[in-house]
Amino acid sequence: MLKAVRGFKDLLPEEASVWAYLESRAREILARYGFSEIRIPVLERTELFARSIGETTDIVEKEMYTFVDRNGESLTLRPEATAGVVRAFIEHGLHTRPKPLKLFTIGPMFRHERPQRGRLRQFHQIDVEVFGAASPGTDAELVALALEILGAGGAEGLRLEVNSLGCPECRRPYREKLREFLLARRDRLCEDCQRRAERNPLRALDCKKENCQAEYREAPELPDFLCETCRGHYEEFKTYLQEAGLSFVENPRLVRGLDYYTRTIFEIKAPGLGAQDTVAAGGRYDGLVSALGGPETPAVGFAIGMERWLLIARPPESLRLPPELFIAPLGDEARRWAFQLAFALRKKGLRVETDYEGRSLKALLRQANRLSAERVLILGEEELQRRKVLIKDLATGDQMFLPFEDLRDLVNRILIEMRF
RNA sequence: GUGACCGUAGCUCAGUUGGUCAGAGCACCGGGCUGUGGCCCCGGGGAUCGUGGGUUCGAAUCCCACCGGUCACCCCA
Repeated sequence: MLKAVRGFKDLLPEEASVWAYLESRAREILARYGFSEIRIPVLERTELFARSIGETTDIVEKEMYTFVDRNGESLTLRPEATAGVVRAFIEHGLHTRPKPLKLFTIGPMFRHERPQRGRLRQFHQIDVEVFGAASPGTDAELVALALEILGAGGAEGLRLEVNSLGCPECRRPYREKLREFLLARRDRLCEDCQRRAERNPLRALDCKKENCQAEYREAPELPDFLCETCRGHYEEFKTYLQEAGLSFVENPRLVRGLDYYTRTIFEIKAPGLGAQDTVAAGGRYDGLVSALGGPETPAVGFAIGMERWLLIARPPESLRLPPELFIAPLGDEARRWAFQLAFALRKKGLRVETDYEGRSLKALLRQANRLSAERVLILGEEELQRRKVLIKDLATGDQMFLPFEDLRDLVNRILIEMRF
């Protein structure tokens, strides 16, 4: 059997309707917060991701869907959205627009990882970015926005973790200190951490191995190394959150897998999702726009993982409205009437279903019942001849005749009957 | 990418120590009610038992490989 490729999945109607519901809630809130949608390609030059996410990150080193195009250039299915949005921002001179510029985009991302619940190779994100706002108020506002969106889907018990990565100036000395610290006890660390000590010391702190964590109890922590400006930014950020009553946990070990972050970073986790419990995450990336060739522009953003949000969301029971009327035609002529009636009534705004398969009345009623139709219009040879159709209320079982002159008249009478 | 567990109708599962083992419930279609649903009763369609090899007189049942899922690691949304 032909199956969807590994890590790629179909969304069947039940799930797709929840998806659409969540997405519309998100759009509604984003609009209230002043965000505009931007739609960008899922494919970019590989170089864009290598330069923005970082050459030595796992994403770039081993998780990208990269291929060589017919003309020889290396292209990659986007593993995240920020790089593309920043590219578009620069390419179209969006820095000339009134600032801050608030954008969001929703779509698929691709990462070649081993699939698991809440982790697909094609997954979807709601990606939110603000350009041209350097102050911590915006950082806090984005956190509030993320929490509000997730909450609107019915998510509960979310845990907000925050940290500051500082700026390149204060991070560099810290990085060195940490590297020294790690190398000093190298032989007691796990293999991964030994490797991290050289290449990416910050990530070691995030190690889940107990032994390593025990070693790191004494490790230098970034917040202690922040320069005055960064510390001020971080403190102000936290004050905004506190004053808004948004509870959070400071996690000095929190780091992110992408190199471009500066200062504020945060993650929103949902208990009960297992190892993949980060539903939303983001942070500030003040250096990225200029690093990619644009004008010096501070920026902050975050992304919500749709699939993970779906796992914790509690959408309303009935997202799909049942038909108001089911037309049950018996015979060829009746079916032609049914077609026209359905057409006209739908145009008038009624949710109408019918069936052309020539099934028995019994089968048609069963179908109407299954669809939870409110009423059934029984349209048989007799009814047509006597110019009297039968309209039945499926909930009560009551039925009555509806006399009519012609098709137009019948449409009107049904409308009057249904609207009352 | 590493490890563990798992893979029987659309769905949830049963299938003893390899030998009527290809089944059940739900869903779907139809009949009982030749033009009246939801309950009930009856019947029907639907499975190369994930795929491909191998062992065997004989495999869903044992072995191997591959594919896929789940969980953990890695990492991350």
